[in-house]
Amino acid sequence: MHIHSTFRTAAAAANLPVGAPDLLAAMQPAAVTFYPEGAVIYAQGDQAGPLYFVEFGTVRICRMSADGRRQITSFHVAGEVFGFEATDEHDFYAESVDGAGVRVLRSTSGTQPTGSLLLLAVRSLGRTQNHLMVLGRRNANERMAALLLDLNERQGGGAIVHLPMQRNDIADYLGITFETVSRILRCLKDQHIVRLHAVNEIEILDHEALADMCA
Amino acid sequence: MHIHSTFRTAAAAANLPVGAPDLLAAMQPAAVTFYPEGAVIYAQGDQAGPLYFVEFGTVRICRMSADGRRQITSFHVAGEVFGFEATDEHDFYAESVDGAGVRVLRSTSGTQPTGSLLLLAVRSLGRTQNHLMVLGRRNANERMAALLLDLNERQGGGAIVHLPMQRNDIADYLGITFETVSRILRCLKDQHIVRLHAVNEIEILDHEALADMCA
DNA sequence: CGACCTGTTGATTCTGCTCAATCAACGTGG
DNA sequence: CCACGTTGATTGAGCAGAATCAACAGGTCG
Repeated sequence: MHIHSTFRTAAAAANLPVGAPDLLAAMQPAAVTFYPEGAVIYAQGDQAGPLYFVEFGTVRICRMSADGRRQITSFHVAGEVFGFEATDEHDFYAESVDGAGVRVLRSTSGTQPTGSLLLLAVRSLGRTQNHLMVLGRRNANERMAALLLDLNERQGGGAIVHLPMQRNDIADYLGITFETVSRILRCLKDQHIVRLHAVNEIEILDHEALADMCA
Repeated sequence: MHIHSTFRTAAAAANLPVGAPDLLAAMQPAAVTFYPEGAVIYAQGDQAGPLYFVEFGTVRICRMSADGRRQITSFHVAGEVFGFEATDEHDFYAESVDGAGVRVLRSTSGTQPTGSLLLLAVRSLGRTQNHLMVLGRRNANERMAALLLDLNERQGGGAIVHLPMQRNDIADYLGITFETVSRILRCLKDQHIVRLHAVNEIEILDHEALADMCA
């Protein structure tokens, strides 16, 4: 696997979600477990219960349909919590995208600061609803723009966006094909909106233009 | 407006979500407010806070983008709770679809059974994630099939599905156009999968076939 | 009755998918 | 060191599904 030189740790994350620190303090979380690239954190059908805290790296939450189509519902980076489930079985599965460090938080069935949990759950809901709008009512260009801006914001807003995931993951997150992802990046490049320094390293030249596409 | 003869009340709902009754009991909710067809329950930008409980009728949760495209993130029927927001402003707006009775629940900032709230929020999250899969990885036929089965289940699973919303709402929920909705219903009719008793009254002839489309 | 709204249907266009070839990066083994 | 296979990314050609544009039908309400 690749070890990127610029791992963002939870402590260093500028946009550390409010609530997560309280939760961490209150829950005396377990040690960090390292999941190499592609490793399964929990599988579809596994018993749900504990929540997970991303210490570094990136995690993808996916669902696979019977005929093999995959939808990635979210990516989670350092400082974020995932693992909420409506039933006692995981309807989705979680995998490490690029080598990720994850802490297990104590089972949600005990006495816990449910206030913080509620906050985190509602925030997840908001993100997901947002993404619904992207998948339901935006074309491929706009979807890609939304992802770039999202990643950019989560990475501190600098000019360079690092894509921890590969084209296939981006495609399954945006509900398009990986060929289309490739074409759109080329298109953005030709319009001088981005520059491709490496396959997973993108410089945003025209932030405005991207933002306009998401209006 | 239309007053449908078969209003489903919260008390009569067979699939009343666990957690909501506890919440109702604990929160001494306000009286039922009636919102006629199309009435706004809260607007985008309004201050968020209270939750809402659907007593009868149907509510839609929407977001409008700058260029006028609308995405309906969810419909809520009798017995369901809506109004969760990640920030203190509503990112979405809620409207009555067909004349709905709604109770305001006490503000979430007080001392409350956050356990029940968490359960409801997580359930909303699950539903939304489910819908993500539909919008991201299914074609128009499959989306329609998913909606029909969803409504069918929420209405008790009988042969007749009642569509409280019009074609436009279905389209904006499924991320397609209303013309396509119309065509697909015609297509399902021609395949003897459904029968159209009225414009908003559909009989499911081949439940199996619909289920297969959602596999 | 006419205006209007919702829904249906048809013709055409276009976005994004499918299929396929090519390329670059990387690892392996002779 | 180089030939080979593998994997991920890019690009092209043709096609399909759904959007767009447009016409029309049926019902409701003033």
